[in-house]
Amino acid sequence: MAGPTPTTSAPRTASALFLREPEIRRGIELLYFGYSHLTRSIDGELAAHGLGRAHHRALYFVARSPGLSVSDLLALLAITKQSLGRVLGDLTSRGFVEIRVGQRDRRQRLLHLTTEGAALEAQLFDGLRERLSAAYAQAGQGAVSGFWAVLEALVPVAERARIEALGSMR
Amino acid sequence: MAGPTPTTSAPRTASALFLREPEIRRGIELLYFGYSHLTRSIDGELAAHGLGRAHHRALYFVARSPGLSVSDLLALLAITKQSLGRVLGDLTSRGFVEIRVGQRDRRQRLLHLTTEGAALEAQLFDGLRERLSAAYAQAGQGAVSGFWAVLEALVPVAERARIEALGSMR
DNA sequence: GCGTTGGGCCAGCCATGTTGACCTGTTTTG
DNA sequence: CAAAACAGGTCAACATGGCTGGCCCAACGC
Repeated sequence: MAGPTPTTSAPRTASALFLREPEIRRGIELLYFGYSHLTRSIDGELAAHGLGRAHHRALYFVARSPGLSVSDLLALLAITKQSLGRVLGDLTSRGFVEIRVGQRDRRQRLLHLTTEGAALEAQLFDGLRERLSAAYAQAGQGAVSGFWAVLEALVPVAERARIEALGSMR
Repeated sequence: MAGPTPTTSAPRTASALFLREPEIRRGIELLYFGYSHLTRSIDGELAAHGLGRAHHRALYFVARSPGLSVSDLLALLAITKQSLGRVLGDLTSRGFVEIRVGQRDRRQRLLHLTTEGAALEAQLFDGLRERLSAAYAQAGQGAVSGFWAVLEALVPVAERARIEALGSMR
């Protein structure tokens, strides 16, 4: 459906609606503001531990998929080895993340949260849950599936599998 | 799909549903990946003009609300005067943004796009529109209002007015 | 045994955010 | 009208979190 042609005579298959500028601008703006407010909401807690958002993203995915490898995490975060190295170094030196050598493949470093790491992640997650569940409740149940559907459609098909697999790596 | 109640017989105040961890994690992850992919999609075009994402955000809001003041823009972006100053300096020196002294209040600097600025913004907007309208089409019309509703609910009430006003400043 | 892979690390750079202080005009207000 | 409040600009210094390119080691697979 990529090309719902902005042509005039178009059959108004509703797809025409989706091309109208106001709807696009509204999406861009809400996505920006919604994302900003949610992420900003935990900056304080992070700073209290001397961490930033980059640390949280890593912490989050390690919590989500315990035992994932460094390259798994690199693919999720879409940053360079260097950048991740710094973040991961901070997290391990502060005792939040533990690195174990892979059993099948001893080149791999598998990432796990320590008890303290799990506690921190849970605390940060609580902050996000509070805000997001309030938003879900306010928007209504039907809205949530729409919210997911649009966002998922924004992710290139090639990437979606990685997201689906998140819960079930181990 | 859409996770309609995996619950068995629960009194569906629905609110209980929204508190379940999987739904929250899915929201966090899709919001992160969706936002990331959309914003990354125009990095190339921006870089071709020597600009970054910060420049785009300013350019976007000036396009959206022509004639807005520096402090209006500061409030939208939620950054400091310093940071905005640099970005705005780049945009004006490259001829994308024009600064006019306010008529009612001569302390104000009102921001407008130049012809080149408008052309650039339109080009960048096209990139975003392409992706977002494809996502809207793929998710379906009903999904879009849910997408908006959840995101809007993520924005603190005090901020919502600012967003609603976007189209109609001038 | 050799090429590939997973990972670490160095040095250096860039973009974008921050603070705090201070200055200039302009508007508002007592 | 004088003083205070406001809009905006600017300086210096610093933090975060990206990036490149290169080089290295250990382990795996053929």
